[in-house]
Amino acid sequence: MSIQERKARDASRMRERIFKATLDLFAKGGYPAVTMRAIAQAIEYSPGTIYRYFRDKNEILRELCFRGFEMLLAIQAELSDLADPLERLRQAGRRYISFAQQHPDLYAIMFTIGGLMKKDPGAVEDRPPLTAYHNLESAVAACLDARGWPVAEVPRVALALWSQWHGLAMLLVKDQLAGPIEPLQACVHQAADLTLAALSGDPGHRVSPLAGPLSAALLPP
Amino acid sequence: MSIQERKARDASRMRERIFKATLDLFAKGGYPAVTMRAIAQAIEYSPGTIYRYFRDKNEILRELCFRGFEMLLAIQAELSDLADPLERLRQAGRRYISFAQQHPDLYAIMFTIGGLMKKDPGAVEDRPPLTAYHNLESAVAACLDARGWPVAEVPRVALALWSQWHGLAMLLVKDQLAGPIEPLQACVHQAADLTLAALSGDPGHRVSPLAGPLSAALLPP
DNA sequence: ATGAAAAGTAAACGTTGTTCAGTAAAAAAG
DNA sequence: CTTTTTTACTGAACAACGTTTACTTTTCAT
Repeated sequence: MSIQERKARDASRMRERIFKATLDLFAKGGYPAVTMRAIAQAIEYSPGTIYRYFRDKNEILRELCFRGFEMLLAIQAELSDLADPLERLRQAGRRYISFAQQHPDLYAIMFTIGGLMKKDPGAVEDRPPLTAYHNLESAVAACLDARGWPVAEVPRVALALWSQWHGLAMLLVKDQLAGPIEPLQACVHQAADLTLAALSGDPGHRVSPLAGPLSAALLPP
Repeated sequence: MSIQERKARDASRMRERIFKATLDLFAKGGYPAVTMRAIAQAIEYSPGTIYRYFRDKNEILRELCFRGFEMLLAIQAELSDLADPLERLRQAGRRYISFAQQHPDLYAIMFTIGGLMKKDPGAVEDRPPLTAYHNLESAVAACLDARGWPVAEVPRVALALWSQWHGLAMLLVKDQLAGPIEPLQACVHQAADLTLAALSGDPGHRVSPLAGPLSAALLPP
């Protein structure tokens, strides 16, 4: 049985090689640079060979998206030592948006492929996108719990927060705020902070963040 | 000078014809159905002819996006007779998301093209995307004004609201909420209502909307 | 060593957006 | 009215894309 094992090992090595090449191309030239022929050239194989390890291009990109969500998971993990659950949520949003800005093409494709949340019957373990969302829900639950609010609100609040972060990220990534919103970075973070403050019941959320303590935290740590 | 006028008229008629064909194809088969050859066949001309009236495909799609923003403007206009500014904002968000759901491919492309907000020096009149955003800012201003809050907050609140609507719309359109959020429609609208209530300073926003008056308005009017 | 199965290649297929030499029609010039 | 020039249009071609397929090479089992 050693021969089959070696073959499986080789195949998975090949998959990894293809995937790494895709990652490189993506990092170097963005989405347009990722073509099957370019990948083939990078791994020094013929284009047709790729189809022996991936059904089609979309499957490679799906893998890439999962990698993106794993990066988001790593970001969430870094925040686990923050004691204050509200501050943890605030930082989560901040990091989330920063991630989108640092990997715009990756972020765009992560939410362009579609259907990444659905758990396919074949996979046993939870997929990264779902895990990331559940982590967010946990953070929200901790926050609501801390102030004695009903946990039944968790799905709504989590969706409210995530959808806004996603909206801001998308608008930033697609360069849609260039015209009317100025200064860009500050407005985006302030909008996120404002909503979080409002949702958390902070009565002072009406006061301009520019005059409050929030102004000191405009730059990500 | 009559001859040049007629030519200009013909040209603009041709542009309109091309654009209408694009619209039809888009409505019938979504974005993948919109190819230069398909447009050419629809208007009964050679593919090359299109390039005499549009620089490239992107310019046609830009036009299509502007048309989409004009639809959004029309939706905003319908809401102008609502007396309560808060209710106006609520309905604006509801309709915005409904629009995205009714024209998913159009909405997706409206925010994929990018740079639609920037006013190019050539155009005198304001472009629809900018107008739509300014309308939103006006609605927010009216709302803040009604409760004596500082108008300096308008940009932040407007961005906070719009980005969430956009985020929800994008997640819906790209079928990204299918797995974890259930029931979908209700959660989306509740998330939007929740954020608006929180931002408006409603102290009762912590109570589940399912028990409040919001549950009666789950279906768009 | 021989035959079967797997891995890899080169070329081709069917798309796509876009360009371009050539042609037909229309306007301007004589 | 004829000639020239400008404009409108066509059909074929180009380059690039994802993917498939017939064929060759390598590898494994008998």
